[in-house]
Amino acid sequence: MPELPEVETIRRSLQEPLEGARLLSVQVRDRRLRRPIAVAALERLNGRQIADIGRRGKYLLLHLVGGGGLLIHLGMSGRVVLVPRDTVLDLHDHVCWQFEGDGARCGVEMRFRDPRRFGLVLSRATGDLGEHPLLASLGPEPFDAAFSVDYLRERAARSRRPVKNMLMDASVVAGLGNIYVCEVLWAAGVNPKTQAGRISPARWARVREATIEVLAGAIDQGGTTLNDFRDPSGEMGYFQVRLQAYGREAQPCLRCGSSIRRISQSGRSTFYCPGCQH
DNA sequence: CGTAGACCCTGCGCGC
DNA sequence: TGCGCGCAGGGTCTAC
Repeated sequence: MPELPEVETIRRSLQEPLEGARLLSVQVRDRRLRRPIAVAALERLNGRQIADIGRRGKYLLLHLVGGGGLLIHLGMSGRVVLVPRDTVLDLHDHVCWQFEGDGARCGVEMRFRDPRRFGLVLSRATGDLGEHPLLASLGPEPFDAAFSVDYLRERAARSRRPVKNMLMDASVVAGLGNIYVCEVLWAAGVNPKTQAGRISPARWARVREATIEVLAGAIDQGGTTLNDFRDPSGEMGYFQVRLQAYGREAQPCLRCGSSIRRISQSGRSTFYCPGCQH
């Protein structure tokens, strides 16, 4: 569910309420995530103050004053929600944090909720979270200058894999997932099956621009709300990104009118327009 | 090395 | 109304 725009939306909405807040206590109700939660290590962060909230690809980084912090990945079904303390627990609220502080802060609770448990909650007591080994192999951020046409050409050189698979590879570019890759390739007018190594520089330029535009547009709108994605304040249906290709099988292409086609690539659905994506 | 496929887990919508 | 099936936006590991 959550790709870069959703994680960025969460980051922005956590920043104001949590920046400067001090962790008070934590409860782990189910430690069985992608990696088992290290409960004692999480508890050891009690009393520490949140410096700011960052993001790298689809990872949320809660940096603590003096180093260390929380690294959260939402997997397919994960969410981070802020609720009033003692709000009735959801069945899949796996971790709950309470905060010290004045006024509203001490009455708020942050929860990690994840039905499918593909998500991740890791903690570090010291050091720069950005140096975490899990982040080491991530490619550049799409909005970073390093995500350039030359870079894309270099990574694609001699590669026979479909451009869609290349863009889904987090070591090529961080934060893109299945939905937004489909949207990017539709916007760029590039066929997802095209071998990466056969794409011209001019078309890479279009892919790069489309990536930035599509993601920026989605962040503006606050991320998709397919299914029941909520932002941390609990609002629902507030954000709704208009998808041009993803999920529109058999519907007319919004650019050329051809029927949107759905195929499977590496086990994941791809939606594209056979009429105008070449 | 690069690539494709299986796998992890629960929930939902659909057709019967 | 109930049930079984296929599918779901994540990453990681293995085998070729």
